Amino acid sequence: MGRSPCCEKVGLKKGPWTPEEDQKLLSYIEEHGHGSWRALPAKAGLQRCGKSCRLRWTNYLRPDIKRGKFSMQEEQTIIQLHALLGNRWSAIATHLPKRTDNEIKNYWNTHLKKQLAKMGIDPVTHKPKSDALASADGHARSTANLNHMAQWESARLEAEARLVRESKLRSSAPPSNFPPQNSPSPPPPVAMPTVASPSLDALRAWQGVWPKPAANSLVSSHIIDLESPTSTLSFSENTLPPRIQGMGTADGSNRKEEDWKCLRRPGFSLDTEDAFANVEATSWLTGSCSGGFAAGFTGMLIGNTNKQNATEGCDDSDNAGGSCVDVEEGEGEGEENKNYWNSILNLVNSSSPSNSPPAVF
DNA sequence: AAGCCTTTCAACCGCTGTCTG
DNA sequence: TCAGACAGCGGTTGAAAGGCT
Repeated sequence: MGRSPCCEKVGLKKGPWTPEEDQKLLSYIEEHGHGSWRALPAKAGLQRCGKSCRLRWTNYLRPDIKRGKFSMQEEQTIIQLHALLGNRWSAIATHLPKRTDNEIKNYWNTHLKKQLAKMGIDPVTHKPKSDALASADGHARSTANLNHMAQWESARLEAEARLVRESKLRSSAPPSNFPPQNSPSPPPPVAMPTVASPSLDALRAWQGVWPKPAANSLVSSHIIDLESPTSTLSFSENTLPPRIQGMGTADGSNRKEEDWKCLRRPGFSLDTEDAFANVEATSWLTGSCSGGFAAGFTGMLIGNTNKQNATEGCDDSDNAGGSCVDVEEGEGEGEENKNYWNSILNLVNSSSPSNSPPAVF
């Protein structure tokens, strides 16, 4: 049947954006919000198609974008999430606030993929290439672990997306959809749980099914300190969907089974749900389906590295000036870099047969 | 200094999923 | 239920910048 193009191709400008175009787009969105992208170019006086405008905004002009060098933590997060999620850049981007999926994708293709390849790790499978033919149980189990993790994460992401939709529906937000109120861009990260947060229960559970971090690795401090590796979802107290509102009580007593249905999917077996119970799912879901698990999940990922101390204090803000150890290849590669990449190797190689997630999918 | 090669990343393309009438 | 409109996603491209000879 043939789909009509998103916009008439004739007469529309393509290629790099000029500062003038940027300014037009910026000022229009600041004043009116983007509204319908299709209609925006005409209203804003731009000879561009709506798609191009959206891309320019989301990947470049959005005010909440962090540009510049990726911190070590960000790199680790990308690598580890890629091992679980594959090329699902937008999903990965949800764990790296202020970074766009395009930027992450580019960084992966231009830096990380090469680094892993040089280390002898297949960037696709995240397995050591030399072991590619090995059919050792360890790898099978390791793969199984990763698959389990990926499925859990997928379920969470879907729940997250659903909550976003719910939130948007419920917040009959002001007509203006200018980013500060109702932005298409990721809202600020959900407030991280406090030390006593139930999400730590999830982390503890995960620690039981994943190689434990070094004794001196302050996993909890990562969870607390890290601003980023969590869902970018953010619900203000008032805009929380009713299902979520009130879920954050310390004992989670008001949570009902319904509360975490959002994470149940047809594909989940009974075992899966039992597994949720086993890991005190009711606790880690207390922080809402959107944030608690994400915090625990990514926190676990981040925590699982012996690069902990070296990266402490290298959070996003600290690293803006590139104060962290740069990951460079070459002869001059320092001990820290070795440790850093070794930690990734260890993660990739790690398998904990007896610690597989209890779920059977 | 000039030419060539490599790397980077903004932007495009085409497909898919979701929404709406 | 269906078809069209739209937004979003991931793969790919190509211009620009940087490095090397």
